[in-house]
Amino acid sequence: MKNYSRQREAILKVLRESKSHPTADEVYRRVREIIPNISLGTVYRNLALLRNERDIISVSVGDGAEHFDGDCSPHIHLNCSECGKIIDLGLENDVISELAAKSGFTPHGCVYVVYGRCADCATE
Amino acid sequence: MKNYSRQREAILKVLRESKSHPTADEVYRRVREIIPNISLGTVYRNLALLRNERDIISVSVGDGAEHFDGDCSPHIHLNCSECGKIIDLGLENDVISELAAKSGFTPHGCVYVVYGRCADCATE
DNA sequence: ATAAAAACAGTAATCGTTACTGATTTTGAG
DNA sequence: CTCAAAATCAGTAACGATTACTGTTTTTAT
Repeated sequence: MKNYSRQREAILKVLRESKSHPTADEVYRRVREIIPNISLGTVYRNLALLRNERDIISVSVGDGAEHFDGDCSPHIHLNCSECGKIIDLGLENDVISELAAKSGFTPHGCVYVVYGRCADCATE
Repeated sequence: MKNYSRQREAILKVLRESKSHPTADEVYRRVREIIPNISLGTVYRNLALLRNERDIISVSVGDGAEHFDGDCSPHIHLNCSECGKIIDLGLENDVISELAAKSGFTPHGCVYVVYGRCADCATE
């Protein structure tokens, strides 16, 4: 069958333990501390695989690269247009998905991005 | 100063009149019906410019290319994992942005993507 | 223990996007 | 209206994130 490899496990571990939202290349650099000779191709392939399996999600904020996130619970991503940071914001009940479901759509994931200015950058 | 050109106006017009969510290349093809010798570079430059000015928004759904949208009102994008379609869903009051604002973040835009299966693809 | 299936490392190729160049258009002052 | 500075353009080259490919290694299941 499929679904185990030391590499895939390490990639998932890196994402689960990360509080930032690393790009594929950042994941690659971190995983190399565990498996020094892992290949960048392997990282990309497994990120795609894990996303298809819905073990991870990914966000695009328009900076060229995709950002990955090991937290699949519905939450909001605040993206500061000043410093580029991506901040997580919890979500009690997922009104957006509920709305989608009511419209005849069957949701299985979501990404909410709010662009703006973070508190740090507002005070400058 | 800045902010007028026949090309930019045509690009914005195409987006305002489009109900789909075209990629840069699709915008390019449509604008060429108005200005046949417009350059792809010009399309990209103006899309970036219009997005910075917040005249348009863009969505990424993981199919490789950015999708552009001339509708800046807060609304939901339903992305079917079967057929790839992006469907718009209106939003009465933008709870997500309100939440963001409460957390000390100053929002100036948002993109909500819900992944799932559209009604058409569900019945197959 | 072993053969098929899955996954890998390494690298080449792809393709969306950005950057650059010299020519054209737009703007605003006189 | 005229003209020079500023903005924008067309066309193309370069870039960089991602994907595809090849021969080898690991995993799985018998």
